[in-house]
Amino acid sequence: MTRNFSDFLRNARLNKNAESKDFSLRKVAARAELEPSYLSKIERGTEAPPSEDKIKALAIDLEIEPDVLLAMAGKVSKELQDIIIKRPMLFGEMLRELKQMPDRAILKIVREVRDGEW
Amino acid sequence: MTRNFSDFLRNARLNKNAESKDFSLRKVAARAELEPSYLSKIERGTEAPPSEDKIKALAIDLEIEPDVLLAMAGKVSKELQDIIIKRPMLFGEMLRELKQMPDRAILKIVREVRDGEW
DNA sequence: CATATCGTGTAGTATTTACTACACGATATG
DNA sequence: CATATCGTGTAGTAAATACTACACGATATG
Repeated sequence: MTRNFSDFLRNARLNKNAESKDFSLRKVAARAELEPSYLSKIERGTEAPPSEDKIKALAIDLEIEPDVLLAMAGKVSKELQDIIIKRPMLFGEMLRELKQMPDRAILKIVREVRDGEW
Repeated sequence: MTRNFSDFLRNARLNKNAESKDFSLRKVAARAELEPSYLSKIERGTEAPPSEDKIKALAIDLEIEPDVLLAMAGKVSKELQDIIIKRPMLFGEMLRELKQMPDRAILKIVREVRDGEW
């Protein structure tokens, strides 16, 4: 179920380690502040993905988009949740509306908003 | 901290009970399938808000928007989270972009998207 | 070849989440 | 005025979450 997360994490780390050898399990674990044995289990899917903070630390260390790694762990960051929580009707409706839309339509909206076309 | 949630819930129930007297704490608790003493504590802010499922059941019973009641409990429904989790980059970027926008601008976008203007 | 680093196995634990069960005195109802 | 319903107090608990600590044999390094 979290195979996605664990496999992706292990692959990402191994790829980085192939380049610079600064990405042994122990070194990454140390930088993200968790026990090597814990990270080992997480990478093999024996343990559930860690907390949001640890996932973010791992993502930054491995140069992965935090939102993406969190999503693979089945999570949405507290930051994004808080945006919704402030205007639940508005964003609830919007998300349900955009759910079925293709990426490009949503991207267009993001672009329009960013360029101030409204 | 969850004063918002508890007060809102109690008020909503008392208002409904004033009309029809089918909204005693015990009756609402029974319909939402939780112990009266538990709901009592929740309404007084002694206990944290219950699980998503119970909050939704309460919202439906009391005719409150589930997203809104969940938000007051500091939660985002698993349904909405799953929409984000399927396309985390896209919706992450979008939410951060829309965060600072006024309601009316967002509503306009939702309307445009709904009417197929892209 | 000593030692440093590697990934992993076992065995826990503290905290949070999400509740139930039961009993009580107060109030309302028939 | 008996009894039904009310809200609430006390005392738990099962399961999930999020980890740590330590030890081990294998492999790499100087």
